[in-house]
Amino acid sequence: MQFKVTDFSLENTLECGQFFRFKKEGDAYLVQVRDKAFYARQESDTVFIAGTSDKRFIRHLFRLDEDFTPIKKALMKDPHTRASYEAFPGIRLMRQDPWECTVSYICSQVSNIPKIRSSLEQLSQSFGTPFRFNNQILYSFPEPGTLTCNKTMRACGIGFRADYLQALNTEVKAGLLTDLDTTYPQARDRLMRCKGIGEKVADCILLFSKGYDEAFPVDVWVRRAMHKHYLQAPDKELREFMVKRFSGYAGYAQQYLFMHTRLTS
DNA sequence: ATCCAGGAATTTT
DNA sequence: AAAATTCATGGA
Repeated sequence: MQFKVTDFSLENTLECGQFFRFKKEGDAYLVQVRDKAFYARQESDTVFIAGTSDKRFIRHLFRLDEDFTPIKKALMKDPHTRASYEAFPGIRLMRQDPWECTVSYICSQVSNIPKIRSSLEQLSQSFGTPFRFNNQILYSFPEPGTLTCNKTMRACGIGFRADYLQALNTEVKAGLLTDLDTTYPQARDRLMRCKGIGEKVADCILLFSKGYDEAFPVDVWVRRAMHKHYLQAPDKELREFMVKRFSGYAGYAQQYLFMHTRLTS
């Protein structure tokens, strides 16, 4: 299965920090989402997918059905996002699985990307289901309702975040994830009623799994970049500033700035 | 030991 | 409501 792509970099899209469950194997990436796994490889403007024949799933995951032209245009108008684009072209926001994304970003707080990836892999090994894929054993992502044993979770290295994942069980049972199909402000408030989900994690979940492109997660890297290049102000003002400047595409601007500052400073 | 990482909760102004 | 302080954990 293959896709013709333009302004799309598989490498930069996977490696830009939005998504965690992948690993490079030779010239290809092994990608895992919930109980699915597939290989992805890019040669110039073609992306080759192996291990699944679900074309709709791939198109949905990488948002290949959407027109990137206006977004790129907006990014190129601003000197700083333009520089980020030129350093790391073709980053596309993904449409992750909301459950997996929520767990991932709860685990992300006050951590770092290698550690987050390790934690998620350990959670999968402890609470997921093993399956064979291309002659190796992989583990599906833990299903909702399975992350209950605090002790076992802490053994995965997630520390105090285990309490938040426990609390998440009841929230999801109460319909948290379907409650997000509304407006950005309402979905954000709903998420922030959960223990352990603040403004930043809520914005990550909404941006990376629900397609709210106006979400602008402010972490330490983005804050640094904003203070240096745009304005020194509280996080709330940083978000408002970027939403005005990028009119609905603030989330894309955020991802380019994040990748650029994290990897070049 | 000290510092930092894709912060949140709590307390104080 | 906004700002300052506390809390929290593993790795470098």
